[in-house]
Amino acid sequence: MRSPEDLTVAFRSAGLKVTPQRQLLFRLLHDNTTHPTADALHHVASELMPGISLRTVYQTLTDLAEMGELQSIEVGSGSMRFDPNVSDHHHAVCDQCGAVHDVYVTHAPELHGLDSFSVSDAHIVYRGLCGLCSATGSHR
Amino acid sequence: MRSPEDLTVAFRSAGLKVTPQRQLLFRLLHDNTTHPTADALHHVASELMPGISLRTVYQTLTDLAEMGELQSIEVGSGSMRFDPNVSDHHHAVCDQCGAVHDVYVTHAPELHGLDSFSVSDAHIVYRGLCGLCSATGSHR
DNA sequence: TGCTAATTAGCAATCGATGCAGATAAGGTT
DNA sequence: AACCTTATCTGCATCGATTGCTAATTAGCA
Repeated sequence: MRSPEDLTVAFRSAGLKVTPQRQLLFRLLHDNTTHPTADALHHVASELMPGISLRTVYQTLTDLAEMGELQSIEVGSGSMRFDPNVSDHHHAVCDQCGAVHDVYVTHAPELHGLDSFSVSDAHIVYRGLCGLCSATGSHR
Repeated sequence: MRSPEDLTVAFRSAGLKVTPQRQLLFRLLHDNTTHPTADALHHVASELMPGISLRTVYQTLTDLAEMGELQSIEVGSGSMRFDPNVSDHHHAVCDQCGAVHDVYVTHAPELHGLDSFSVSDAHIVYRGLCGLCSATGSHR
């Protein structure tokens, strides 16, 4: 995802308005590696801008995703998560603490056992224990 | 997933009862490669047993999944899908018709860019066009 | 400063899934 | 074959995530 400044320009030139709510969300998402849900983002945003609506958070996330600035991912936590890292990567989910990490694979795995399926995208979800959880043996 | 006959024995010896509803679902799921949702399964079951409850379908699917006879997967269609194929495999989803196919990869891809994460499972979701859709150019 | 269209907030509605309770039935026992 | 205990079934309420809708507000250009 681009910087808040770049997004401001991009939104304006797309005919979209740049509101204080959106600027806040641009900042909260920039370089954010926590893969937040809409609700998590709303909680953080609410502390900085009391009264901001969850609906607005959803709307802005949808806008950003449509512009290709965000990737929305599902890792089985029940709710959608948003990732400002739009490079070609995958995810590792800790079964204990639920943390989601970006991971990269050297070679995209080939597809076997299915003829004439043209693949446009492949996404891998790894499950296991993150370093912290396997080290401390902590529970949720 | 094992045969309806084997499941009947397994359920009884687990202290669970074998009802007509469950027997029907055993049959509908055995060798089923359509990766149905609970709702889709309920529709089919309703034609053969009018009045069967969606709640019962969910319950039986949960039981089967807990016994390891079913795998529940999420491929971004909004609802959970159930797969009686419990071998180590992955899935290819057609962006056009929504069909889900089982696929196999030769080598499990290695994980890079993240230290000290112990992987217990990896699941790949391929997206693209299935043979039928890319051949006919049909739309949903 | 004013105008107009986009946006916000708040609430209703939807959708998938689960909790709950009374009626029912499986299946071992007598 | 009748009986009893306990699991199951159905229907409905509930819940969490997300989207639809609308009146009031505001960004941003003329």
